Amino acid sequence: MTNGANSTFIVADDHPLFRDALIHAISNCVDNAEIVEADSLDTLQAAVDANPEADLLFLDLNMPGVSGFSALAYIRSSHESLPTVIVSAMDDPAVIRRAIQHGASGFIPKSSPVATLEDGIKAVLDGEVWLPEGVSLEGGGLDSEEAGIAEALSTLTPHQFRVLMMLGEGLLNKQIAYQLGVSEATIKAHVTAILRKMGVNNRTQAVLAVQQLRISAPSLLDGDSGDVAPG
Amino acid sequence: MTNGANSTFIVADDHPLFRDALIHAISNCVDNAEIVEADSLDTLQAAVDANPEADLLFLDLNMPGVSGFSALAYIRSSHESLPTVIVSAMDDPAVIRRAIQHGASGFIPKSSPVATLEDGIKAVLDGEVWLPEGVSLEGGGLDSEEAGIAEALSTLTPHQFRVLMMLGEGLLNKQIAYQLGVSEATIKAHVTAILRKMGVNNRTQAVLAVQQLRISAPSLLDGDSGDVAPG
DNA sequence: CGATCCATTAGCCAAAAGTCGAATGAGCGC
DNA sequence: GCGCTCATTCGACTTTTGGCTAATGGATCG
Repeated sequence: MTNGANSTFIVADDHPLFRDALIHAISNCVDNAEIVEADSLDTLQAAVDANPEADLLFLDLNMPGVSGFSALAYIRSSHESLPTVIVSAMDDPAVIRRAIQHGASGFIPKSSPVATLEDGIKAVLDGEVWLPEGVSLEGGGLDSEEAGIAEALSTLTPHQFRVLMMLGEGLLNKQIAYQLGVSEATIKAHVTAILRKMGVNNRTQAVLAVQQLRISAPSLLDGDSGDVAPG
Repeated sequence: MTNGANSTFIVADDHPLFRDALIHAISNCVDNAEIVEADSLDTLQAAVDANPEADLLFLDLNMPGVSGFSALAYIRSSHESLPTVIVSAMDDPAVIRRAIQHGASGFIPKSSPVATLEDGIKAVLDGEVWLPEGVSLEGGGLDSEEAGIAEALSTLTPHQFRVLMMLGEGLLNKQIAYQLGVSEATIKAHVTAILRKMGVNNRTQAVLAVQQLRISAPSLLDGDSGDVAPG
């Protein structure tokens, strides 16, 4: 078995260097950790399916082809027992709150020093919710519309979710069919199911709904120009 | 003539109370100011067309039916000589920088005290760029993709821009045609022109492009919901 | 083992989307 | 005035979407 005395971790981030850093930190916290890496929605899906008993998922918010909190909301719903820690370049308190409200067990800014990162890993493994210093969760629950969208996402099947993300790139049914290696009829069936579950009438509205789970522009302008990490 | 010794100001904000507060502040700064109000994209368009020699436009970032910086980018391109001040509940430095880079002459947070507001008005009328205290413009230029989208928006005709904003609400051609009182064929022609100018193949991609000029979730957490009585 | 759900596909059909060409009218330069 | 450009408008035509039915195979659940 993969899961005797060992622990299994899934590290999903499209940046190889950062995956390495994360893996290094994990191995400093846990002996004999088994690590599964993912760098896209596909590989993430494969990883969680292949390791349903994984102990912890580290998830980047800026994975290609998955806008914002969609992946978090979806993975959380299909694998409720898999604690998920968001690892992101964003450290805006509003983003952190949203992540927690979408079911994350912790939030680790990429700007954190290694020691802090390791503290976070240990805390989450102990079942705590880890937040950057100085961030509280006050401020009420999730926007009801956003919660409704997350709820709808949770009813999607894996294929439907993948198709929805591809709709979010403006692709035609035909293009999606080609990329997934199935017939266009199959995609149409998926799209119809998606529209029904999300309560919308056409693909553009579905895409707009998903966009509401996005976080604005990542870090185009600054690298967190302001103050971070108090000792 | 509407424009003898008088100055003309356009105040575009969907919140009547805040428009009043702004108008009050303007009249404290300028004698005999002529004020034109707008509370939607339609009325804004009409206001700038009817007053091409207006001295200053106050523009809210959260106008219904106009996502984010789209209206700013578009109005700036069609009326380059009209200085525009953004008035917004957001006061995130990144948002402020983006506004300036999209051609705004100033940025006044709605949370500003009246005296500060009036200082800002005077400064912009003197040709300065007014920013909230403590905000600088360092941090480089606009994201090239975002600049490209703004560039494309600037080539749209007024009708095309209006149609694009309605695409952004997930409306059907038929619905847009009905609301604008023209035939569906006309809307289709506009959409085709929009797609060509924006360099995309379908409406979903056009909507996604416009979404990139959005600002994330505005004030889901800290209500704009409780109306601030200004005066 | 049936019941259920998912994924897949086909076929059909109506609606919506998108392209092309063309007419009108307003504005501009000469 | 005359030609030119361009925004707006529209109808005809093709492609894409989306809804519906139906069938197959696999997996899971009770």
